[in-house]
Amino acid sequence: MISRERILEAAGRVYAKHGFRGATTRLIAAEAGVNEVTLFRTFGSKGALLEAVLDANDHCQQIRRLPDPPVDPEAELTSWVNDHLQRVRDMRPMLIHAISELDERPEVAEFACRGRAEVHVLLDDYVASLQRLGRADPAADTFGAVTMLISSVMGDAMGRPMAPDSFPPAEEAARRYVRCFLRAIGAGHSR
Amino acid sequence: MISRERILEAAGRVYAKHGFRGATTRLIAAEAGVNEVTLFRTFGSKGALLEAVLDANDHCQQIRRLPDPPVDPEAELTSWVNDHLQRVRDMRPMLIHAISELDERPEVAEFACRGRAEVHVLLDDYVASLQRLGRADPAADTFGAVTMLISSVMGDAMGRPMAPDSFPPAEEAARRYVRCFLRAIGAGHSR
DNA sequence: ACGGCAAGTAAGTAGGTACTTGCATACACG
DNA sequence: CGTGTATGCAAGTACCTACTTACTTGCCGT
Repeated sequence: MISRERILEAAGRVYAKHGFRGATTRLIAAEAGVNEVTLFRTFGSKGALLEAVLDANDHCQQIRRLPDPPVDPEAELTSWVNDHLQRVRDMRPMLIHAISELDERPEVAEFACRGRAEVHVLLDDYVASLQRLGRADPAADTFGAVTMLISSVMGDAMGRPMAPDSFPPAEEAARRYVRCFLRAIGAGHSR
Repeated sequence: MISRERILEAAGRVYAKHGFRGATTRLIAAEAGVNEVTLFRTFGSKGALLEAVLDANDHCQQIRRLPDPPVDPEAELTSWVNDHLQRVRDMRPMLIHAISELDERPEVAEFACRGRAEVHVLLDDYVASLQRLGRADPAADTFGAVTMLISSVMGDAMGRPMAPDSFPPAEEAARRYVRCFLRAIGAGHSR
């Protein structure tokens, strides 16, 4: 039953390119090099196939953790942000379509939303550790700053392809976001 | 020729809800309370109608300027960010669909991209003024910080409806983003 | 050699899509 | 009155869509 995998992969590619409405069963079958009937025999319907695709692309994304306790915040955060940036860039096309179809296909909501909350608590914990160690301003708006950092990563991954001039060069982006972030939480001078 | 306006408005609503593929000419005509044929007689084709819709919704958005010279950065920026936030929230559905359809309908690119660049130079100029007045750290990464602030506004407007817990309360959001921003550019202590 | 099972092939169903055509209606202006 | 001009209505075209049915092929283990 090798067809199942081929169809899943092909459907993922086609869906990422054209969205649900544009991802016709013909296109998917052709992309998979498989007969259209096989697609229906294996997944039952186009909707079920899409759910399987999102499931497959959801489970395989495990978010990296941050060191506890923090040692070198700038380096650790920069590396982590770079990682996350890459992950979001990879999911970008699928994410965009999932979001734009949220009203009509609510079952994609989990795929579209879940990541953000997890990432948020991860960063919140890290900053709390910094504060506990006296290495970040305890009065800073850490929640706001974390929100901004995450939005910056999302915005970069989503927006750079369409407006590259509005972002720092790709290889500097993570470091610069992190530095601004650290200044915002009063941890700008790492020692 | 009142039909033209009614069709344009209806098409805008339907497109914002369902995207290009989902915005069938039937739906639009029904929403406008107009015969489907009238739609084709007035705009020629569905594609031309969409272009007209984006044009109409593009021209009518004039971006507010920031005071020059700056007097009270936190207040001025907060008010401006609130404004911009509201504007992006209003365009959110249309924007999301435009972005997700960029590959298939490149003619929407301008609608999707133009705003960001303009906003960027606006904020850059404002921060440059602050630096010239000695009220912001001249060594700060202003470009990075501005990018982050804009991404935060976009991220808030786009993401809050799907993940409200990942953002500060709506009425505080602008102020908190601005405060983090000012700290990042070394202008945290406004006097 | 034979049964079972995944897969291909061909054809069809029922409905939706953008878009067209031909004709009837109504209102505005001279 | 007559004459455009905008609109509605009914029908039709050509094509695409998800999905089904019935039959065939090829391979795999026993």
